[in-house]
Amino acid sequence: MHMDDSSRITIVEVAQYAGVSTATVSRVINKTGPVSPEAAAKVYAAIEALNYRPNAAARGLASRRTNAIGLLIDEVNGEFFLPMLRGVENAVRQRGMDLLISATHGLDKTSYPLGENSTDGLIVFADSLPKEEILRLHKIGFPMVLLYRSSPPNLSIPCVTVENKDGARRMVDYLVEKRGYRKIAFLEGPDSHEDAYWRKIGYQESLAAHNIPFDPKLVSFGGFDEAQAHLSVSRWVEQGLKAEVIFAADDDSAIGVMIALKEAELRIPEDIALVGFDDIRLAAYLDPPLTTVRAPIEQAARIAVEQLVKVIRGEEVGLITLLPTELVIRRSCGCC
Amino acid sequence: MHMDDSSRITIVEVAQYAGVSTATVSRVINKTGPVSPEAAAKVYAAIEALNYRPNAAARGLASRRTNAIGLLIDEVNGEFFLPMLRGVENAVRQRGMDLLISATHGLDKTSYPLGENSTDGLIVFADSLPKEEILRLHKIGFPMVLLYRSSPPNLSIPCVTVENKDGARRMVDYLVEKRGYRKIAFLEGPDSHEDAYWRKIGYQESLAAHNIPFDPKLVSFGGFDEAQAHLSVSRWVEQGLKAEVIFAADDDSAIGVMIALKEAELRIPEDIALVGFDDIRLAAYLDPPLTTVRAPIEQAARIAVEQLVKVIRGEEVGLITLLPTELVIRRSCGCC
DNA sequence: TTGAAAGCGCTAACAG
DNA sequence: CTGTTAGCGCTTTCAA
Repeated sequence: MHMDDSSRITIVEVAQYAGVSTATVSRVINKTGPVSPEAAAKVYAAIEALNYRPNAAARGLASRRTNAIGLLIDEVNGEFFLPMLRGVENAVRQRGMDLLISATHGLDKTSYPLGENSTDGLIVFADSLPKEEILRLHKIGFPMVLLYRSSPPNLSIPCVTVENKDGARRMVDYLVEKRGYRKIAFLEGPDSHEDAYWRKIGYQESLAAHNIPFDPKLVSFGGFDEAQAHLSVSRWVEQGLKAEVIFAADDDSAIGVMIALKEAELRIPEDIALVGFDDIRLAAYLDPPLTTVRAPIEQAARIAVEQLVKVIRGEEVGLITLLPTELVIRRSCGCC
Repeated sequence: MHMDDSSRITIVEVAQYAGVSTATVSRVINKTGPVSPEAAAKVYAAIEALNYRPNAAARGLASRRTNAIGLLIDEVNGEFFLPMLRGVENAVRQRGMDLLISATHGLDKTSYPLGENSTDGLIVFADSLPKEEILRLHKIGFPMVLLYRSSPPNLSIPCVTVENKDGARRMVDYLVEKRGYRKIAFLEGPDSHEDAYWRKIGYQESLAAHNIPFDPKLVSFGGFDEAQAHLSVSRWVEQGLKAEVIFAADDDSAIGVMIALKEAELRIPEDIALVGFDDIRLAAYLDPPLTTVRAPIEQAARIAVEQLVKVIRGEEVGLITLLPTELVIRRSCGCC
């Protein structure tokens, strides 16, 4: 079945039906420019009667605005994604805009669909876009906001992220000061991901502050990924890792740790404690409930949209938005 | 910062640079109509040199195709959403199309943005769209595929869903035949959701087949929602519900049940068993691991996109795609 | 195999 | 406050 082209009604039909010009209809629809109440009423009636819907493409062409914003991610994966998307979606629709989503899947250069021609602006999540492309877009003045990623030097692209370093630092402080741990293993995230970088720095800073020597043997790759974390921890167990607690750089990898530990018949936290980062929805319901650092993911996403809209409008925005993180103590760290 | 309009290069510049007409450039880009190899080469070179990107809006206006498909959901929520979106996104991008997402948030009539003017077709998830709007879109011949929802009578809109009734039926069969339960409580989903309907029918059919009288007291509202399920089960507990097992109509509500049961200090499965439906990613890691019915959510989403693309192209598609579900036995049902 | 030219439906000056 | 009109950048006949 095909679209029934003959029945498509345009702004012209609406104008005729209402007995006004297309310009007036346009003004009514877009609330741009003055229109008499009577004219407006007639237009609304016509729109209703004809069931008129403006054509987005024509609108975009004529106005050079798409009324859509794009969200660029690497891939649809992980618990992290849900609150992020919820935040973005809510904020976008609150402004009556459309949301385009595209996953770049690593570095697959073969043209990502979103960009300067299909959206008014882009939210670039973490490492979803190579730096060169960010540079290109910035050069042509295309509105962007970076989410969980900082601006390349001297470019001053607004970014919003959370206090990764601080959160990790406080977590390790807690582990050392309140729980008395000294042998703290760290399961780091992907190099390309700035969150991963800062969380590790926070971990190291806390160690240093407590005069605990940094031991590379206590660091392995978690990759912000359940399967990867699982694998790494299984290897650790085989090699007889001697740690009192594992700090997984995100909750997804913490889940992988849990599985690996259970397979090895190690009890959490009796045999080895575990903490994560993010506070995903299910962290509280895991077995045992996961001690973690809460990151305001949804809020960050919402703010990113707000910033982006401002940039699109040409308004000033703060360059860096840093959202606070918060320790959430549950059973997995051995506190209870 | 604003877009730098002056530097925008269009098909005209490309044509000039390549020394051909815009029509030829268009033919090369879209691989429509014959072009000599030399001309094509010149065009490609020009595109490369000028870093040309076609304007989506202009394209859409001229061709009456947007090259985008829309996904309509009620809201971004629940574990269910992630695999669904992953399936849709992968399939969409595999076809080089754009993906638009919009949440309708219940019945908020105030114009949902996606529709016949911004996409080539729509995937309508469950009860995201009121029947009247589906009717309207169908009437104008707009391509649609329904996901987890069947076509209104006589409309023959393709739909893809899973074997809800069969899955629920087999779950209850298992509970009765293998585990020997007779008092099986059911936490049903929202009325508006077809999955909810069929799962309940499956439950009832199995009871009937085993000569177990249907007891309305053993049915409460879970709403496919953790908080709602939590509430309902807490009430049950207060009222002294006497069931051997609770069948939550989806895993999200099963999580709510778990929490409520733990609060009441009832052990799963020793004091009361629990099973769910969907097999979300974390079902295996809950405490205890959740027995459930696996639904191929991601696959269903992928198929929906494939169907939709066919409809858009005017090809024939099967009206109903029913994907099999599968029992996944874990500890929460008392099997081990 | 190619080019000229007519729109696609809408917005935004501009003139009244 | 309102209408006229010139495009927006591209696709697609139609002729050549």
